[in-house]
Amino acid sequence: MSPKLSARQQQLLAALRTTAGEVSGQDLHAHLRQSNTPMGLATVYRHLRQLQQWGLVRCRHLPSGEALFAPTERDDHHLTCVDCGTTRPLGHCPVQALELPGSALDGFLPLFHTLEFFGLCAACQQRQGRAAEDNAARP
Amino acid sequence: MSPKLSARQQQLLAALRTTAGEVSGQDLHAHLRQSNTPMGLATVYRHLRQLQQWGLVRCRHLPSGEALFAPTERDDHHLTCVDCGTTRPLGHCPVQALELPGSALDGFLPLFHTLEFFGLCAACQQRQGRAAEDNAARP
DNA sequence: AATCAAACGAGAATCATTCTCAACCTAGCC
DNA sequence: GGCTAGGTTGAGAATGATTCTCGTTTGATT
Repeated sequence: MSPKLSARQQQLLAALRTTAGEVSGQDLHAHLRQSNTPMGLATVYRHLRQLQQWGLVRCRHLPSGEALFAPTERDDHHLTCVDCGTTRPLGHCPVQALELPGSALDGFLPLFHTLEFFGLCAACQQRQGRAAEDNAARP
Repeated sequence: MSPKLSARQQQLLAALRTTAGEVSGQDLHAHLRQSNTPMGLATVYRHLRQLQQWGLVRCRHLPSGEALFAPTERDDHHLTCVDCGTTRPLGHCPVQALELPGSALDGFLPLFHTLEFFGLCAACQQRQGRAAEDNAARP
């Protein structure tokens, strides 16, 4: 399916795999720059895009706008607080169990998915609760 | 939970609700600019961010980098081709049925979610198949 | 009407990402 | 070896969506 990876692409993917969690393009570049396989920023982004097209790399965007990359073989998903923006991994993937009806797919070949829950973390719920009380107390 | 919406915020949300599908910030601004409730670009983004924090608006990023906004009450999800980038709505949401174990949530209050499948559309599978054959035929 | 705080918007600033293009490999061939 | 064609690289410039700044406006309250 995906053609053979070039040496550079393998280095990039390897670097991505060794990082715990997700990395931004800039960070990945900084990290590679200090490794024994440095490469230019343009090259990092070029291959990141290519690997995404081949379904080997996924990318998600935080509410802050930051783009984070990770290898797709990690089936990680997240809970993200819409208020404070903290994001935390979800233990295991509940989508594996899901069957997509073939009729819905209509020829589409799924390679991986992203699932993300947005809501309020415990801290922000408390903070908002307090703020609401304060408001009520000051009519 | 979310404080009362200001007039501007209601206009913005209304505009978002009347557009079919999803809109980029720029497009929404352009659209409002020609309506009877024009507003500045800064204001559009300011409130879009605020509404996201209140869980009323969601945003997803296409592989092309474009950011698209939609009201969260629409429970739409998508199939996106990693190769050509076309994106197509999925009939109905298979996540509704999912139960998240409370233990996994640990105080987190989910408001909405995003689910997106990435893979190859029928056309790109064919194109790749042909390319592979071409390669095999030219050793 | 006077005062004050909050909301607005034009334009500047930011910054991740993409583009440009000259230099540089690599493989195949003479 | 020397040569060419084709693809890859990376420094720096360009892009463009989003955010910030800050003087102005609005609107609520007294």
